[in-house]
Amino acid sequence: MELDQRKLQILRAIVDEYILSASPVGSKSLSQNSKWSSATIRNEMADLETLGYLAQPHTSAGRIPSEKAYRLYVDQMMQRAHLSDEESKLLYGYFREHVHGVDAVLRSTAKALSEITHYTAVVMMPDIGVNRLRHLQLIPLTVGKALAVVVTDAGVSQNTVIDVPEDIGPEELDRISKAITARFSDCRMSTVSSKLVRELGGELSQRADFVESLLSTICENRSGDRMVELSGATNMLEYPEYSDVNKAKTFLATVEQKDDMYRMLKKASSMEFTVTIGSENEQKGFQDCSVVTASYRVNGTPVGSFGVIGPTRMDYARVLSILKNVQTNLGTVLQSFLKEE
Amino acid sequence: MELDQRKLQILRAIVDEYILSASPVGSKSLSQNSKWSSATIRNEMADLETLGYLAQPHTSAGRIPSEKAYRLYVDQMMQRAHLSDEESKLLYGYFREHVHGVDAVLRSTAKALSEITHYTAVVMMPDIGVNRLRHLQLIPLTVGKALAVVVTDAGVSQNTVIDVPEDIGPEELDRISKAITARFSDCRMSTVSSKLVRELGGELSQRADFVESLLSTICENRSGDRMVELSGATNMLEYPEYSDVNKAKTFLATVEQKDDMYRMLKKASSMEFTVTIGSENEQKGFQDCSVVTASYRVNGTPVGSFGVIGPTRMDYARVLSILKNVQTNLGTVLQSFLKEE
DNA sequence: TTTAGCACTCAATTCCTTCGAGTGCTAATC
DNA sequence: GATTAGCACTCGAAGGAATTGAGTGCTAAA
Repeated sequence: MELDQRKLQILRAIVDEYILSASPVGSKSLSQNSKWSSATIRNEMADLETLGYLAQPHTSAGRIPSEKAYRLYVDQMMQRAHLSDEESKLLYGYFREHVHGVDAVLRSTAKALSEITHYTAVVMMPDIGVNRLRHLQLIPLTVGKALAVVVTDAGVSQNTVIDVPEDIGPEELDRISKAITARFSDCRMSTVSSKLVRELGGELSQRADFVESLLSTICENRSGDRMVELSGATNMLEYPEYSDVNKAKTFLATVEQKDDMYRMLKKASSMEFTVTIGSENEQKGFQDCSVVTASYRVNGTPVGSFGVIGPTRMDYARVLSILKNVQTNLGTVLQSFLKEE
Repeated sequence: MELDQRKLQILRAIVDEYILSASPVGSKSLSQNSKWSSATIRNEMADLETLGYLAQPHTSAGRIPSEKAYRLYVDQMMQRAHLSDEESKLLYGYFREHVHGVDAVLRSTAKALSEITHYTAVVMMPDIGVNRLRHLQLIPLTVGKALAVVVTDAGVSQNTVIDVPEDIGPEELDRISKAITARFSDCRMSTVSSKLVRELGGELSQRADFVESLLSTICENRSGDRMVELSGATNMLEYPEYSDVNKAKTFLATVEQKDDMYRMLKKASSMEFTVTIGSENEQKGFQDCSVVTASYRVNGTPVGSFGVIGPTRMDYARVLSILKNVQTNLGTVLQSFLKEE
C-alpha cells in the first residue's frame, strides 16, 4: 500500500489539527474542511493506521499522529510558517537590547526563544576552543590563587580560578599575562596549549609548568553548568501533556541536567538544523518531547547551537521559522562583535 | 480563655503530626499517643479552633494548624532538631569541595541546602558595597568597550562590561586599572565613588569623568538576576500541596523572579534568622509557603543571607538547625578567604 | 473534670447510567 | 470501482446515587 496524494493530505490535516488541539482527531471534524466524506476519511485513516502513521488511544476515539507521522511531516509535508512583522520585530528587539558581549546576547537569545515560542529554550555558549585569544589577564586573589580572565575575538569572556605557585607575586602575574597575550594573541584557544610547549621563550620559559597548567585549566573549565543557558522550562506546564505533576517533574529534571543539554547541543552544532522527535532523543526524560536545534556561526565556523524543546506535537513549522530568524539575527550580531576591530 | 499547658501540648502534637502527614489531624489518632481520651482532645480542639489556632477544612474532617499556630510553634514551642553526624558531615562536605572563591561557595551552598532540606533554596550573593576593593582590572574588548573585573577582600569577583571613550587605548586602560587599585585598595566599594571626587589626583584626574562613570556602573551592575542563586525549585513538586500544576506554576514563577528574591533576602540579611509564614510573605506566590532565612557575615558585618522556601507546614525545627549549621560553616569558609592574606 | 456513647456530617470512593464522539462494516449511489 | 449514506457498536467521560468511614459535637455517666 502506498501513500497516495489523498492519504498525504489527510495525514497532514490530522497533524495540523492535532498540533493545535492536542486531542484525537476524528473523521467527522476533518470532513468539514475537506472534499471527502467522513466515511472516506475513515477508510483512509484505517489505512494510515495500518501503515503506522496513526494511532488510536482507544477504539472509539479519533486518531493521533505517531512519531513516524511527525517525521514525515517535518521532512516533507509541512509548510514553513512565516512570522508576522510584529513577531520578527519583537525578536529583533531582543538582540538590539543586549549588546554587552556574546554571553549576554546568547542569554537573551534563550529568553527570546522561550518567550516567543512558549516552549523551553536552551542555548549553548560558544565553544571557546575555536575562538582566537585576544587578551588574558591574571588577577591575584589570595596567596596561591588567582583569577584568570580570558577574552576572545568573539567578545566572549570567561573567569577561572587557578592555583598559583606561592613564589609568583602580583607583578609577575601581570608580566605573565602580558607575555601570554602578546605571544598568543590571535591564536585559536584550542591550539594555544599545544603550541605553547614548542614556542615557549623569554620570560614565559621560566614558568613553563605554571603557564601550561594554567592554560589547560582554562580550557577545561567550561562545565556544562555554565555553558548552557536555559529559559522557560516552566512553559511546559501550560500544556495538557504536562498536567500530571510527575511528568512535569521528569521533564524539568531532565532539562536541568545541563551537562546532558550541553552534550546534546554540542552534537547538534555541526548541523544547520536538527529535529529530533520523541524517542529519537537520547534523554529518557524527552521521550514525549521533540527538540529542534539550529547552529550559529562565527566567521563561517559553527561554534555553538541553540534549540527549542516542546511536546512532540509542537508547532514545528513555526519553531523552525523562528530558529531560522534567530540564526540570522545572531549571525549579524556576532559578526558585529568582530567587525568593530 | 487561656492557652493552658494541655492546650499547648495538644497544639504542638497537631502541628508535629500535620508537618509529617499533610492531612488533617483527628482527635482519635492523637489520643493514641497521649494520656487523654479522644473526647477530651476534641473539646480542647474546639477551644483551639475558637482561639484561631486550628481550622477545619470541613465539618467532618480533622483539624489543620492555622498560620497563627505555626507562628506560636516557631516562636515558642518547637524543639530544635539536631542533625545526625551523617548529615552534618554531608553538609560540611559541600563546603570543602568548592573553595574556588566566594561565589562558588555560595552557589554550592544553595545546592546543599536544597538537597538536604528537600525544599527550595535561595542564596544571595554578598553585597559588594561593604567589601573592600582589592583589585580592579580593565580589559579591552572592542573599540569603545572594556571588561571591568573587580576583586574584593572577600574573594568576590565581578565582571562588568563598560563603555570606554575611544581615545583611551589598552595601555592607558592598564595604567588606570593600576592607579585605581593602588589608590582605592582596601576602601569599601560603597565609598570608592564618593571618595573619588575629592581625592582624585595624578594620572586619574585626567580621566575623572571616565573613572567616575566606570565606578558607578560597576556598583549598579549587580542585577537581581546574577545576585541570587536558586536551587531545588522543582523539589516542591514532591509535596501534595503542589500536586496541582497551576499551583506549582505559580510557585515556580514567583521563585524565578530573582529581583524579588534578592529584595527579600537583602531585607532579611540584617537579621540573624527570620521565619516568615504564609501570608506574612510579601510575594503573592508565597501565600502558601514559609520562608526561613539566615544571614552570613564577613568580619562581623552581615553581607548577605540565604534561605529555604517550603510549604507552610515545613519542618521548621529541622530547617532552622540546618540553616544554623550552614551559617557556621559559611562563616568559617568566608573567614578563611580573608585569613590567607 | 474526664470520658464513654451515640447520632450526625460530609468528603471520598464506588458503582451505574447516560451521553456522544467516533469507529467499522455494508449496501446503495455515482 | 470509488464514494458515501446509514447503522449498529464501542468505550471514555461526565454525572448521579449509594456506601463508607473518619471525624465531630453533645450528653450523660463516672
